Amino acid sequence: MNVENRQSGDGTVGKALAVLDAVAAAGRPVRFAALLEDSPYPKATLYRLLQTLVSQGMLDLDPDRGTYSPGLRLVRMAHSAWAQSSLAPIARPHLDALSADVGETVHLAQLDGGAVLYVDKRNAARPVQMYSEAGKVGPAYCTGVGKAMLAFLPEPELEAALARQSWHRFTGTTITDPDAMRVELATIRTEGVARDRQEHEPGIACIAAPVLGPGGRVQGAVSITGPTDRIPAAALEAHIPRLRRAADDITRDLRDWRFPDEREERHDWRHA
Amino acid sequence: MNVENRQSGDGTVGKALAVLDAVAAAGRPVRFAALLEDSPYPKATLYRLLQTLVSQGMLDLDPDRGTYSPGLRLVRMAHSAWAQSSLAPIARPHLDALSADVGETVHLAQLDGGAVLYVDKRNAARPVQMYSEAGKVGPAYCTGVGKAMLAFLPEPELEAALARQSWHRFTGTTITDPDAMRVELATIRTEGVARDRQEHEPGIACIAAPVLGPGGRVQGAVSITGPTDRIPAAALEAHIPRLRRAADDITRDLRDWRFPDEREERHDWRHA
DNA sequence: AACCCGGTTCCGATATGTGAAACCTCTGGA
DNA sequence: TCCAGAGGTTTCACATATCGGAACCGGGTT
Repeated sequence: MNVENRQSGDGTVGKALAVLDAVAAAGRPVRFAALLEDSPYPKATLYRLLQTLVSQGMLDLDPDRGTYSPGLRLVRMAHSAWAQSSLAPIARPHLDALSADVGETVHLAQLDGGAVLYVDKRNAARPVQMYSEAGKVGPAYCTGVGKAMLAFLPEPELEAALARQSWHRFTGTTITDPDAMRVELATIRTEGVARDRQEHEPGIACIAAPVLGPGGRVQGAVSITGPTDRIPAAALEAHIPRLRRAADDITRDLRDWRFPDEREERHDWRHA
Repeated sequence: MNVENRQSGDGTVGKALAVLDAVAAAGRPVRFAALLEDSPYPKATLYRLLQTLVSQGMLDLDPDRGTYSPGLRLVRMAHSAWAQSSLAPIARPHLDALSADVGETVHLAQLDGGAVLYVDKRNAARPVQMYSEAGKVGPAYCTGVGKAMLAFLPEPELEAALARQSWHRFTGTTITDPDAMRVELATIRTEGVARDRQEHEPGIACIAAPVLGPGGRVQGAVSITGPTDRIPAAALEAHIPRLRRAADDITRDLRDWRFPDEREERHDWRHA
């Protein structure tokens, strides 16, 4: 499971970001030694990189325990990232509406180098513990949103994306090879809707529709998800028209919208 | 070596991050020229930095318009940052409960170098939404959460924090100088609750309570906010016990909790 | 055609980052 | 008490990645 051909090795910056990722990926505060363990960099180099990142506020160093964790500056930056990504803020009101209408969990996702990145979410009135959160990533080949987006990818990119799937068999219905997937994608393309028939998690089903941008490019996908024991397949199917409408509404807004024009806004480069 | 003496000038990494911030702060896709305008770096240098950041996935470059915007990798990283910050994930269930009980907007914030960083939020009506609001920053001296945290800061840090407030008079009730603030903070300290009496926005009032960590250190603050025209002051006051309980619950969980132990988890440093 | 402007590339000088190794400073044996 | 080892920090001579002035491109405008 790798990501783009982002060689961690372009420049010092690349290395620093790789370290940052490593800390983030650890999922909990990590010690220097633990990082060194898996790091291709020599002790001193890693140490210096960490120092820099801490001094930059990208990492927090707990001085007592000697552990590193992602810093708050990251959260601040991410807010901007989210707020100005073209898709998420525009889709927001439509997700609210969709969520209110159907009362089930809804997701908004984007494709990020072969994987699915969830960028927004509304919980069902009756919440079920699920693995997804905004900012989380998941597989594309066995999720509704993933397949919805793959289906509308131009051939060369599809090729690349398929090559990066792990094809791990999560459940009995998981599609586990590119050929079967291409068949499935053709169906999705004609229907305009993708279904996850418990392909990722047993007991969890979902329907998803793509959001297309200018030139028919996929920008993302919306989905409605629910536990199979509470929602019979037919009930989920019944939501399809509403789901499609939400996707289309977002698509339309996306086309009409342009960033509010030219406010002269300055940013301080130097911090006292 | 603590507070924000984050010179944009330690190493290439520092510069790169400054550029990243600049793009994020712009709030919309920016052109090379616009960045160059405000940048202390020469054309070629800025160009190279941007190139690196794009190749790293920290920035997106729209090739048609030639504009840069924050990349998805940032969102991914930020999710980890949020998920493993000591405060936010632990506080989450308590915010849910508080929100459900009082039915008003609630906030969770942390102090980030003199400013208030909102890390979670529940809206009065709508269900959970994540990065839409989390990640925003606000002033400390005229918000409930801000004052609640300032009140429990040890003297040297308080000094530093007060020195960084802008003391802009937003409304008639805004406290606009450090001396008056110190008086206010003393009251808050004895009461255990901070009040925002429309000091930031007219028509918006709030009550806030601090979340303390080991050794009495402030870790954050929780607040209940509402429009004065819908919620009379007395009604807000009535929520104080519930608010305090929420803050205390979080404080307790915070003390008891430790990261789930030692799962050997590896991270790919090199991407093919 | 001449000009300008935003963006991209070159290339030598040098500031920067590199990493092996030495050096701390605990902590837990013996 | 002393030793051994692990985890973390600092040093320093060396290589190279970074810097930035200047030249270059391409396409709009006068």
